[in-house]
Amino acid sequence: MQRAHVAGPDLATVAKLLADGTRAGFCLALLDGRAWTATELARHAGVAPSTATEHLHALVRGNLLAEERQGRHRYVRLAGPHVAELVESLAAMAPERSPTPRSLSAAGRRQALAHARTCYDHLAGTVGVAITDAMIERRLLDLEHGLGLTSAGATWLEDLGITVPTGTRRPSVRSCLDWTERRPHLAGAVGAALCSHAFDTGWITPVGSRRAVAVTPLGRQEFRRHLGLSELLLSRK
Amino acid sequence: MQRAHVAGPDLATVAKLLADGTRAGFCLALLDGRAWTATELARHAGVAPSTATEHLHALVRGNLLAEERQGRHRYVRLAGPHVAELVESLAAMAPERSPTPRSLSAAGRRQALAHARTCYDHLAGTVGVAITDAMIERRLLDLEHGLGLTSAGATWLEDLGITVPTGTRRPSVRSCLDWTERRPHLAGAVGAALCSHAFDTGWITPVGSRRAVAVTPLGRQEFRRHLGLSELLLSRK
DNA sequence: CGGTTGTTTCGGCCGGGGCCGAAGTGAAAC
DNA sequence: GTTTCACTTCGGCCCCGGCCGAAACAACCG
Repeated sequence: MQRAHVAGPDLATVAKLLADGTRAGFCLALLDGRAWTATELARHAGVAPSTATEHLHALVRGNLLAEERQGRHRYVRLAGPHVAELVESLAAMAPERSPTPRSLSAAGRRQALAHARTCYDHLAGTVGVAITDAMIERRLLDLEHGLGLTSAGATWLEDLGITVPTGTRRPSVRSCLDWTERRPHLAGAVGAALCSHAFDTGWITPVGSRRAVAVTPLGRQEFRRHLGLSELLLSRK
Repeated sequence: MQRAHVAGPDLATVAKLLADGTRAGFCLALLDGRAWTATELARHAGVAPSTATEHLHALVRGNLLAEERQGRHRYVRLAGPHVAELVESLAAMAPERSPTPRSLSAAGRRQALAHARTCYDHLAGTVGVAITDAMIERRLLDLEHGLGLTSAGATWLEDLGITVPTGTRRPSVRSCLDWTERRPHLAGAVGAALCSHAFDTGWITPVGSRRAVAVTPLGRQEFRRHLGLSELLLSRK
């Protein structure tokens, strides 16, 4: 089909994988970092299981998803943080699909997501952005030369008992554009470590679909103590 | 067409813009940071001008490209660094299209690109990666907490008379995955400033299509003096 | 004012690919 | 064993969208 007398990477085949509403929906759902089964995804996207199978094949073959079979289940997850970043960059440029949710429950779900949610493996939403802002204000993060962790920030993490895996290729601090807030929040290895720490210590807890999260009373207390976040912001209105 | 009972950003429409070989080719060509006319792009991609027009409309409407009319010419360029980053992330995941160039001239062009080229507004290729490595080794850049500029690095830039625009949302230091080397090189505001300084002072000079660049004798001397890069590496074999 | 050239619009062709339902496979449950 | 349930394969439908060429339009040049 291609005239292709131009060398270079073949963007189109990768982009084509995300150029379909159903496949894009799969990836968006998988941004929660969990592994989903084929049927779950099919139901989520509203297509027949057979259709989902074909899409998943394409995504796995294209190295966007990794699969794992367990018995009669086929679990898929994003192939890695680099895929999450790709999906995020696309999402940041994309227009909102349904600005006015039809049902009341959809509106509520949407509001919960906008307040606090996980974005692959770190925190996003109003709360995620507020945490990032507070860390910058307290000089734990540094914006001067791109987003970076200050030595004060390293100490702060240590005091909280958070250890950040080191020596990997993954940048420890990365800025990720928030869909709902349209402002950057903390991602990368530090963002992931902070998020899993918040889960482990019960500062936050999964809500409903599990992608939305809620800040617990303990969490409110601790976020206030360590970052000076206000109760008002943290309690979901 | 869409069942779309799921809210959220509409990835697919953005991805669809890059999911076509011709449109992807346009964006890849525009990665050189220059503005191209519609006919130039059409010829580059090997399609009829009418076809190019339609593609360009789509890309402009999708906010991937910005256009500027001058007389009977229509110039287009990437809409901004964020688009360049998106294209780069896709390119980093994409397989190589033509691993074995047919003609001798194509092979030569490819080799020139692999050696040194611009990537939107900063330097890439063997030389770009070598510069980044040298800056890390000399502690001008710091990998410990993601890629960051050290204070030594800031001084170094100042001594060279390079001023980096500050106060913008753009990260001053960003890591960009090199297609040919498959290793990260320096991007972001600092990468751009360093690149334009190298052009302005005649360290490097455009070659052929203008996306490939060559290191001048002066450049070899200066890169050696300021970064300890070897003559061997800089002189294209 | 015509002639040239860059760009746009339109009609028509045609292939790719997303969708489903029916039927098949294989693991788990009974 | 049989039943159930998750997943897969296949055939067929249909429409989206990329392509071209012909012709219109617009800017620049004599």
